[in-house]
Amino acid sequence: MAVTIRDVAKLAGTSITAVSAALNNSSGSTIRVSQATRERIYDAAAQLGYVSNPIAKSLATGKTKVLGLMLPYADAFVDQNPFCNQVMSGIMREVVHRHYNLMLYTATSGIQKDRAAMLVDSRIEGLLLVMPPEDSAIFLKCKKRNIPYVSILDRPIAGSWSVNSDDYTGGRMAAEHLVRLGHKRIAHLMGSQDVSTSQPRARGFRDTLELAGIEVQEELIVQSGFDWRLGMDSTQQLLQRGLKHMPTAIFAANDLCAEGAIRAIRASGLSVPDDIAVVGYDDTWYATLTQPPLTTVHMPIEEMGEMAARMLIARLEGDDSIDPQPVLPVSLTVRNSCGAFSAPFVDGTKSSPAVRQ
Amino acid sequence: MAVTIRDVAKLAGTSITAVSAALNNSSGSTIRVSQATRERIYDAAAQLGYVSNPIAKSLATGKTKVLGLMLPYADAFVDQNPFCNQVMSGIMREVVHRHYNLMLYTATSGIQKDRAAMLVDSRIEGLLLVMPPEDSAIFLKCKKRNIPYVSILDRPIAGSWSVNSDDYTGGRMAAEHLVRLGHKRIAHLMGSQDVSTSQPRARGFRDTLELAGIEVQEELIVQSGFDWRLGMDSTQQLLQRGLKHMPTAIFAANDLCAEGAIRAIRASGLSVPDDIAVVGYDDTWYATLTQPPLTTVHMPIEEMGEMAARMLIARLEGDDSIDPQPVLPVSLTVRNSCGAFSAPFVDGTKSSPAVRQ
DNA sequence: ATGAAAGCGCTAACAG
DNA sequence: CTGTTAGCGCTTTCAT
Repeated sequence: MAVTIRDVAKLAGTSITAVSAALNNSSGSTIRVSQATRERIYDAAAQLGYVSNPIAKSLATGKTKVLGLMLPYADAFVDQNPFCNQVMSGIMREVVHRHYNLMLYTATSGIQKDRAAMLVDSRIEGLLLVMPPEDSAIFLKCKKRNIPYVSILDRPIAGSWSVNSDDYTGGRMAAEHLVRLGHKRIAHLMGSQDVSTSQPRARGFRDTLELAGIEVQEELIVQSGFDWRLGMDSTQQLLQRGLKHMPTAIFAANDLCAEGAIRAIRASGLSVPDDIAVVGYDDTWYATLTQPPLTTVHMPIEEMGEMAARMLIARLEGDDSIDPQPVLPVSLTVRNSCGAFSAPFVDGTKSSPAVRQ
Repeated sequence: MAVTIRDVAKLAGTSITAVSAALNNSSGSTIRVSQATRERIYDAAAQLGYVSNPIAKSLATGKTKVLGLMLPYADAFVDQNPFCNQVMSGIMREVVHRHYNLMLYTATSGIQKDRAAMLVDSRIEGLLLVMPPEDSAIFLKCKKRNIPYVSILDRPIAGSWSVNSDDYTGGRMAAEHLVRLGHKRIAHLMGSQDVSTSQPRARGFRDTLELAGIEVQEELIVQSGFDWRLGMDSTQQLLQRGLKHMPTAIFAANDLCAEGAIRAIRASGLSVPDDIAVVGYDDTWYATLTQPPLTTVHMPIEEMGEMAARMLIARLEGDDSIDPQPVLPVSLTVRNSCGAFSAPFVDGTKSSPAVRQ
């Protein structure tokens, strides 16, 4: 049916070995084929419209040049969060660049266990995990099958490879910005507990308030989530506490959550940023679309995807010189959801680390 | 290294043939293995932790159970348009359900030609194309390599398989809604010319106005795009024409474009829907987040992805009973961007097809 | 019901 | 520089 290496060899009048060698010339200091033969082989291949069969190649070499990508959660999160697209973009860019391919999987938390087995098959050389749940069966499978993986946004565990951004500093930056603007009653809508980033961000937030001599009010640190409805609900509850106990600023779990906060604030007749300032997290494209445009902690999302892919590939190709747990820097993107005014921070510096350069 | 069918056979004291047969029992009317042998084989396999090697299987059978998914354009579109996530979700759902796998590709318009060759390799049995550009090199490759494909949102070409939604009716519904609300000067921000849906939607729009006895004003039908900035720019230009020539309603290319329109309208001190009504297209999750929430033509995006996957798989498995060019129905999701009021349509019916049931 | 043997298309020693 | 040969792990006739 399809034209094989054998057909080419026959037409070119050589052995299949020569054809294989010639067609994989890239691999080659050992110039195994003479110029003349090589040319005949190229001609024959072109004439026959030969294309190499990667399956056969994989079986012979044990390499597939395919990476797996495991997206988190069920559909809703992936569907409605710009974050996933952006990591995917970064990953794709690197993967294409390095001539690898991507196999896509989504973990629906329920069937995860069962699918883990199917998933980690010999077709992939390595796995990219986006926000993996802590207990994922995947990890064991990978260990057992000896498939290397690197995760994006994961608890840094000894011996595992993961790329994260500096969540602690992110939390600090958000809080600092707000403190510097004179806010004293600052709320934090925390992300889901099962996502690794939630805790360090909250710690950064807390530490900053303490450093600024502002008492941390526990009732202003609430469990929320990465969805705008959750952000809206949490904020509504915050607002029901009466003017005296209401926050004057909110640090939301992410941009979507911030959107919800803004909505709730608006709905209760208050204004952003005049009555309540709002800071988001992620700086996805969505942050430019809120009204007002969102001041938010910028996470280098695409870069993180790119780096994860790069790390995985490096590892597959035996490069040991790479940092297994890079932490990418974040910064603060200031838009209009906190007002423009900026005062010196408590530590005497004129501007926040983000702005300091 | 890895445990193979041979190891299992040895442990179970049978031939590899028996193991293969037992482990693929599903394939089976021909009960090739006795209950006793079968059990020994299962035990041995479990004990050894045997997992089948899909690569070897593929080489032997010529089937891979892998589908390719080709996303449109370069990064920006895919990144920032909820549409892609939603098709992907639908596709994923069906693919997982049917025990297939997905290989991901993105067409960066530039390198498309070159990559086409790499891409359509024997690892995939079929290809899913989302909004393929008309001249894509992919098509030829697929033809030549005899790889079946089905595209989503594509010009229905004789002999090709594609799933579309009823763009013409979509355009009609949008226009009808606006006409019914009493609008006479209705603008249409058209989608990109290179996307197949733009023309039929515009035709539906035009026809409806004519049917309603409203003269189509060409200067109100402008080239825009699927990006909110394009929507904003186009709208701004529309608004600069002075009150007399300004539209009282706008039918945007998609939800994002509508977002841009709303922004431009707001920026010029006018209100949506009081001064200008806006209708979007797609009904992505984003449509609930505009302010006001967007009245928009609902396209069954996930279903389209699901159906495309289903069609492709059916075709691969030799099912010829499927419609190669299904057109999925659209409907109108009425939210607040056009006002609530609804009058009888010119044809005397009380409500639009969408509402009629 | 079972097993031997011949591939699937390619790579990689190894020997010329 | 070139060709022969033996697999990679699995499926699949075809005998038994």
